[in-house]
Amino acid sequence: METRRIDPVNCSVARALSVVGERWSLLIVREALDGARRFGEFHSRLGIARNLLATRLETLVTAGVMRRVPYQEPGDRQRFAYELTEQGRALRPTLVALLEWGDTYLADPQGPSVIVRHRPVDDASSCDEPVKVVLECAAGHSHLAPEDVCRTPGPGARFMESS
Amino acid sequence: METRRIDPVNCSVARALSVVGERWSLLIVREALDGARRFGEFHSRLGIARNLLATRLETLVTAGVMRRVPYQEPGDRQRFAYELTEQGRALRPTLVALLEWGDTYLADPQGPSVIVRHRPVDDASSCDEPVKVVLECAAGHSHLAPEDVCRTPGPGARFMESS
DNA sequence: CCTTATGAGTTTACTTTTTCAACTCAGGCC
DNA sequence: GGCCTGAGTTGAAAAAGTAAACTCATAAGG
Repeated sequence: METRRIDPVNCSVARALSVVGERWSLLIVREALDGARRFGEFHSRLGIARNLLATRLETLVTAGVMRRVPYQEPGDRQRFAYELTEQGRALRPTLVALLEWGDTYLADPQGPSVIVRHRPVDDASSCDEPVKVVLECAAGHSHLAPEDVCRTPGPGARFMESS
Repeated sequence: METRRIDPVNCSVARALSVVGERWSLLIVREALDGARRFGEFHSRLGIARNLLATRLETLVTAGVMRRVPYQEPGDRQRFAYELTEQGRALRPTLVALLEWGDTYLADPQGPSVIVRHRPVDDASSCDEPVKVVLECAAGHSHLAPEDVCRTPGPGARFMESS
């Protein structure tokens, strides 16, 4: 009997990981979400090797995750900083999901070291409650368990034959 | 002036990535969520080198993400398969988040190749609508934008000094 | 009993990444 | 000119990844 399976290589997870799946990439994005902007900030916060940091930043910039922007401090020459694009900020849910998973299964005995809170940039309506990531379907069913969902072929699916 | 920052190394994101951040690890989990169980299935679906697959599976088993279970097909000797533990299945939101990000920013021109749907194992109440990952705070505010959240120190936080 | 087949790995040789440390480069300041 | 700083670059060594051939246990066929 022949079954048809979605080709696992033609998949957005694989494509996403080809951009942010390299060692350090997601940690660089995390630090950027937390306010890091300059080469030296990333370097000293993460302890990553300087040449790797340079190539990672370049990769993230060409992938459209970050942007290289000139800045100049008074009485200093022009330098470059790195900031997230909208595409880069859109990785927040991924990082929150990883954080939550790490907190649940690999926790520090003291408890989580970081709590993500609902605190908008314009602090006006500061709610400050902890934030979680939840799965929700288009019909409005929310808080779906991992078992309640499955993968189905989409319009761009390629298939593999298997016996 | 001295500012205090959360130590970026003592963080659940970093710990999570130390388990599932190696090349192939998340793709192995993805295939397992999609039903792969046997060494050869992972190998042929992903095209990963056999020795790497062996060490990755071992790492995932010792980390508690997967379990090595014996199985025996009729008229065949006993072999071993690999299945996700609850801890492994809990990576579903992370993978959905990555999938969504890839679909949005690195899409195949044909559209997404995979759509995650609300389809429980007991197909009774099959809703089948596409599933998305959303950020939601404990006060019930849902669909938070990446800008609406920030990282704050938790009970296990360590701090770094910086000038 | 001997040969072949199969799935699940292991070994080995080779290539690519990552790491670490030292070095360069372009201003600004004394 | 000499020194300092941030932002990289260079180069050598270590670690990780790849590909293909090989092993191992058992089953099935002759």
